[in-house]
Amino acid sequence: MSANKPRPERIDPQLVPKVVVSRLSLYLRELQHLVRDGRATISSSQLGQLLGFTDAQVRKDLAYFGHFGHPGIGYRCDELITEIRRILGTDREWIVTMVGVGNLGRALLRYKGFAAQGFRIVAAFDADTRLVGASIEGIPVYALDRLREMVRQQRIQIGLITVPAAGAQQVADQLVAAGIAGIVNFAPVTLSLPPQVRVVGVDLTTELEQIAFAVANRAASR
Amino acid sequence: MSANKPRPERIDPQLVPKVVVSRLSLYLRELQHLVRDGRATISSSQLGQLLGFTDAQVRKDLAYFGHFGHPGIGYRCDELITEIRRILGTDREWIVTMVGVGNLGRALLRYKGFAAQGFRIVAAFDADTRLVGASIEGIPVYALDRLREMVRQQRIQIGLITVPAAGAQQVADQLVAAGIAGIVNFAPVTLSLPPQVRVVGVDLTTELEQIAFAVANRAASR
DNA sequence: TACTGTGAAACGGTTCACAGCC
DNA sequence: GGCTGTGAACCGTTTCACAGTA
Repeated sequence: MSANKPRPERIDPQLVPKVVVSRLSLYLRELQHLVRDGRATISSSQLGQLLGFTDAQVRKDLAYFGHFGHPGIGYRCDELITEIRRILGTDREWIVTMVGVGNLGRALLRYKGFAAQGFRIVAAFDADTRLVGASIEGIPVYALDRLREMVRQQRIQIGLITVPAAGAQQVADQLVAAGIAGIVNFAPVTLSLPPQVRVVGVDLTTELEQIAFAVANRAASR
Repeated sequence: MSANKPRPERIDPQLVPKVVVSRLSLYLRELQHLVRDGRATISSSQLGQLLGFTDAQVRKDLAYFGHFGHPGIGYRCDELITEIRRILGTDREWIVTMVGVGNLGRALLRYKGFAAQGFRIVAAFDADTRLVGASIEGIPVYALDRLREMVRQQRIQIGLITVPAAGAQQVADQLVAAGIAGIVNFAPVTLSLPPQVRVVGVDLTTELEQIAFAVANRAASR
């Protein structure tokens, strides 16, 4: 904030490694815990220790985006939270929709953590006509043919796909056609999408398989 | 299978990059789709195209574990599925438990995809006494103080943590004390655990933040 | 011909080590 | 003294390019 400190040289965010951005999320999460515990500042080595990273890694990651630290002191938690939220873009609200209101969809709608981080789910969609017209945790459920209309009207930017695997690609295509910019896909399929649409996939079976491999081949390595 | 083909040189699985193992899961998933569609063989470049990887990457990944391809032909889908399942350790059954039977926990218990890949959830635990004694999708819910007993009795190897953030570390400690070998953590905290226990974390907010950053900084790059 | 398996080269992310600053 | 920011060295992964094989 001080006027005599050089403003961060704006580096093209395109060339920040993806893995750095994912660690930023972890730093943010940890810092929020720390603040809740009354902590005012933290050094790169302490923050790294909490997350299993080296001190240099923490400093390098943050240095992609600016000079946030204070030599001799470390990082001020609240200050760094503000900066990371600005970097991630979660200092403003994101309008989100969900397609597929089955078990998983309903569970996620009930989760309060999204709203706390700036993600507001404003509408849900389902192919099952028995669910249409209902409201879950205050979020209305619409028929799929109203997707485009609602995305435009409500300026929805991000879509969550929580339908079964067989329907996921079609839903993704509809979301893209409606003008969505990013997708989080919970269906166990790889989506084929135009490059301007950002996707991350979350597959719980895949995660379990990673654990299975690690356990099956464990030898108490780090 | 043929006797004149050199058996895979057993490479220490410890030194296979983690990212290779995660791609193995994706290959497996895609191959299972392909077989369902009646496909018998696939080349590394075709498989790579489906997943957004290069052909060389597919071949290198698989070559860590053996010689599974057939020059001039490609990979036989069913054969490769068998091999990858053997590598991941999912050719046998894994006994799994879940701690935390809230919305997310219940949604995951109802999901049939785990069983299909060899993960059998045999018991669930919750601190809420109103849930204890109930049965969800045929899976009994126990009080937490019976965790150790059940883990040993049923030879449970993997634990899913689906409790709120505040209780996750304590649950993790209990799982470790009970003798579990691997954990999938859905709570938005970083767990501190002894190195012989394998952990993967799944944080939905973190995934949304990745999308937010990518969308906020998009420039139609890949 | 069509494709795999693999050394070697290229690339990119991580760690080191230290100058600079509070 | 304690800690950040960063160029340089290091190291691991990806890509290239081609020999080998059915």
